[in-house]
Amino acid sequence: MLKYALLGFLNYTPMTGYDLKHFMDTSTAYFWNAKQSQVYITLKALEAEHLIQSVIEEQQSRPDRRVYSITDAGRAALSAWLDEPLVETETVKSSVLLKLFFAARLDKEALIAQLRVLHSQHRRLAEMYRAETRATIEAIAAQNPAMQRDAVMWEATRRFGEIHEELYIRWLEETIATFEKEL
Amino acid sequence: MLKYALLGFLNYTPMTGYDLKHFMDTSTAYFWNAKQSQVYITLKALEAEHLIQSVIEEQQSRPDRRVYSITDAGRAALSAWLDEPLVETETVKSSVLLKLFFAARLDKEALIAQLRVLHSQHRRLAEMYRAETRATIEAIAAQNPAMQRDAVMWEATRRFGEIHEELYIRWLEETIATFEKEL
DNA sequence: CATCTCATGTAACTGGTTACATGATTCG
DNA sequence: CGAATCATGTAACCAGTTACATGAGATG
Repeated sequence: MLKYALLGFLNYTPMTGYDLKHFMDTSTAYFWNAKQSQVYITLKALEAEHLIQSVIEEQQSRPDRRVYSITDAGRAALSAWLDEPLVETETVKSSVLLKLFFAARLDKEALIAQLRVLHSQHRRLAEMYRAETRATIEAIAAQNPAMQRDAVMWEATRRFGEIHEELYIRWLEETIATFEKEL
Repeated sequence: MLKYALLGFLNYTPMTGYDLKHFMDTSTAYFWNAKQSQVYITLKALEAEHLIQSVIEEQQSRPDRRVYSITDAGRAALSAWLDEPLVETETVKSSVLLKLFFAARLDKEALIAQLRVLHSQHRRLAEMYRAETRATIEAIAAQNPAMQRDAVMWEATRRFGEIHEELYIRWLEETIATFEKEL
């Protein structure tokens, strides 16, 4: 599926694997992310399928850039994927919840302290994503009037991330309160 | 990490790979699940590490059952894992959000229709999990007074699942409303 | 009479992670 | 002056999915 994420981004504009990783980190990271190495591997596979193509841009005082762009076949593949009906393949793997599930024998105060650490981490993360991601979307939309419709989509997914973080923070507060009373 | 999930379950009571899959489906599925085939593969690996051991129970008119139980080494490994600090390794891969992100060129009515399908699916799922999972937790806790503390943990994670589904449903409603106005 | 449940497993494949290797420039 | 940024990539490994194979008994 990372393939489609990369095709989707390259459908906006040609860019490098490094750029793609950065775009993902600041936009789809809430619901889709990949390691830098995996991005390069997948780009190679996409090029082998002729869905994208690359040119090397030489740079002085910086490593050369391999700039990828989507091909007609790539646009067709992206389009075909978009036309398939939405099917929920939500994969959530939360080691925090898994550990908590089996954490009965741990000490009350240690548990609560750990949850407080998570709480502050999530508050920082939520704020960072909410501010920066939103700003990125608005900046791009303001510069490209043709992308109004895209911006509505981005905003819908960004909003999901925002309320998901809010939920996480609320759940942590609720859980800390419960543990304080019931353990 | 599936290894620790299986060790955690087997720490309660010996059971088969089939049972383990069923337990996961009705308890940790919100935040951790695995395919039946992967459960068998991981059990085999755990046995090779001597963290669990198995005996075959012969049955007539049903396939034989391979019943796994945790070893002392397994309990030690589980304990060591629980003692490590909580670190967020949340991996979310939502193909729905990914597709939506790139869905600008799709038809307004088609998009909304798809979101409505998701809405009814999530409402059914939320209700199913909320009722059945809760009942399972309460039934086990009622039968085993020694598991009160475990039940508090299970309830905390179950609650996460419940409010996560509520969030998803609310987000779908919000997004449908936005699309109706803005597309 | 068909589908679901119980019950286990393997083979081939796909996707993803970790660790390694390189190295100049810019920013605090 | 150390860390971050820009920039690409491979090798080994680990985790997970799909498809296949088998088959009796219970349920609707």
